[in-house]
Amino acid sequence: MTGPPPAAILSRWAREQARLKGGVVREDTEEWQKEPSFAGLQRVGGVDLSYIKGDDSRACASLVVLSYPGLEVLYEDCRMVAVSAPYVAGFLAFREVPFLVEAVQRLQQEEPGLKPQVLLVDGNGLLHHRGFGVACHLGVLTDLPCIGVAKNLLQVDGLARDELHREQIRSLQREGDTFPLTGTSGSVLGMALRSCNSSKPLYISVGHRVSLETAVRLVQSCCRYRIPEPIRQADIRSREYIRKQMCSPVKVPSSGPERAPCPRLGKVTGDLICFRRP
DNA sequence: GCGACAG
DNA sequence: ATCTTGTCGC
Ligand SMILES: [Mg+2]
Repeated sequence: MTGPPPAAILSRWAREQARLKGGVVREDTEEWQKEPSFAGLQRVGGVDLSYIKGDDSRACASLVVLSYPGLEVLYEDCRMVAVSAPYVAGFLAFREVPFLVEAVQRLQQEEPGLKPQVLLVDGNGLLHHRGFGVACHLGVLTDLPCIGVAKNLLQVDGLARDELHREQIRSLQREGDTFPLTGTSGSVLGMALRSCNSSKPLYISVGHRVSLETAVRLVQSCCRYRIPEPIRQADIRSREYIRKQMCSPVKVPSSGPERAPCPRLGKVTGDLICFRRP
């Protein structure tokens, strides 16, 4: 899995996105979504993957479920996974979504009572080159309501990180302030949101089974800090999982060819060793 | 043709 | 995404 995918693969992926896009529901479908304070909403999920610096094959996928409105962690699932696709802007889902679907299925299997009523996804939904970002992709594959939450603007359909955009950002004065992200086509693809007094906005878009207005309102209500708590917890916990793994004692086989799990360590045999950052 | 480009 | 501790500021 080295280098960019051939054009034939990207073409196949784009066709897959076009096919699945038909399943996206961009309206509210749940009763709690219509309530002023989301009465009836009890569990909000967050997903994310963390990667290892020099390792392009392993990552930690995490799914957390938080109580609502308390935002306390009710469930955590962190798992090392073998990444098979490189990151390509516009095709993030083909890198991350398989592991997220697995995590949702594990949750369904092991703790069905904790299944989240909505999932906040680290990335975009409709705010995407072909209108089918990772939040739509995960939503359609799991049929769970999903919201796309991006930390940076994906430049698509005329949207750019230009001076006009920076000026619009400056116009967001108070927490909760927003401005629409309108594509050349004239349709609103998403919303920039000022969360928790951060001058850097979040980019919210519809994933599945939720309206843009509800998506913005819910994300806003899940923010203790700039990043909404479900995604922040998934991010923190997946990163921590990797860190602990790298620092945990490892048994090196004393028999067979002498080989160090980490090249930097040089020759190692026998006893327990402990990995540390370089 | 060139540059931009979620994580 | 990742490399990175403490530190300056509200
Ligand atoms: Mg992330």
